[in-house]
Amino acid sequence: MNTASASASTDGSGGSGSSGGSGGPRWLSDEEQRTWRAFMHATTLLEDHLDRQLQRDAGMPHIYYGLLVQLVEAPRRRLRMTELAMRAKITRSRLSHAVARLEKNGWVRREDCPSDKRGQFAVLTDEGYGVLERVAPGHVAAVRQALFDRLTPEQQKALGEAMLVIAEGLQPEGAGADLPWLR
Amino acid sequence: MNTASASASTDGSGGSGSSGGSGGPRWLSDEEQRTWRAFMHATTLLEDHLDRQLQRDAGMPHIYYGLLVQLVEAPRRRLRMTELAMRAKITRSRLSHAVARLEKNGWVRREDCPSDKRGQFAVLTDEGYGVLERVAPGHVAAVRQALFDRLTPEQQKALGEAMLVIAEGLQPEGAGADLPWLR
DNA sequence: TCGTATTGCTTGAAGTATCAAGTTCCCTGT
DNA sequence: ACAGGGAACTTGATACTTCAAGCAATACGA
Repeated sequence: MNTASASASTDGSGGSGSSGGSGGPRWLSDEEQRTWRAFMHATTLLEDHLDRQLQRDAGMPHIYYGLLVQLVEAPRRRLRMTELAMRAKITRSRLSHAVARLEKNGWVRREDCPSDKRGQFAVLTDEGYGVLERVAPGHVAAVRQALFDRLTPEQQKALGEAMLVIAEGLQPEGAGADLPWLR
Repeated sequence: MNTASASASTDGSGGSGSSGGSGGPRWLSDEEQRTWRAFMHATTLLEDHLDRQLQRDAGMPHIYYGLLVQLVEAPRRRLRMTELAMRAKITRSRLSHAVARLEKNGWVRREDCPSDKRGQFAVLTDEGYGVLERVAPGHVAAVRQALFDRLTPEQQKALGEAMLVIAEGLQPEGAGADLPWLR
């Protein structure tokens, strides 16, 4: 059976190549499997690595750090909840919980939107800014060490382009329940 | 401030290039930032996508599926817990919880190791195998659609190579608390 | 054959994620 | 002016992850 990140072992067709009939699933070739596994291993290990790094140095997971980053880049250091969720690629629900936690830390503050009473702004506080300032160098270093220091410029370019294609293929369009932009 | 996945906005140095002194952090260039963001977006979106796909079709998250895959590839469809944890790139603790859940589903069974009384085998049950058989085609299709169908062979090759380098840089060596192979 | 360190795995608590509702407010058409 | 539908955000329950201990068995040196 070929299982997307599993070499053959139980199916009769031998592992790579396409299966028999016209409608059978197109299993991954050996080459594709190696690529896919490398992809998963690298992303898993890297996410874990950065999560631990930030948990240790900043007391928050990688994605929470990403939220602060989005805010610091935004005009007046604030963003509507939905906008922030879109930029960070997470659900509104997740964001609500996350901001609640960041608020408890004093790094973010909520503010009502004057023009839309349903709306909320997430605002980066000075303390939040301070954390970012203190932690960013270490984080950049970690990213650099794990990624950029190991790849040639050509590899970096190729990686960036491939990732862009993948991201675009998975993005927005269509409407849906809670993640319109993920469908 | 450059924040690894944040364009400049608050630091005086202008965003790209290196900072002043000798020991200052080496911020990411604009090009590097684009790469890094594409990387994060793609991996985030893809993980979410596959998680939902498998949650919907198989009632389990992507990583649990990966555990079953490891088992089906192993001789006699069984693996020692530690070995399984290493292959799946997760902690033993996480694996213990995960296997408990898979056991409850009837997809995996635990078995004592005869030669080491501390040891446990995780064994894929027939039902577990059945789930894999039923779900694998859809999962492969999802991976193909998100990744391989969108990239040229050259891009796939480059991606695989870059990911391999990254994964290798983050892997084993040294001893540590719970994740010796992650340090 | 003890004693100690190490290995293999599990547990419980606390943190985070996901899903399905739920609330309030906005917008459109009538 | 108001009904209906949709949008913005939150909430609570359940599932999953992490971290720090913890237990039992093995390995090893004295």
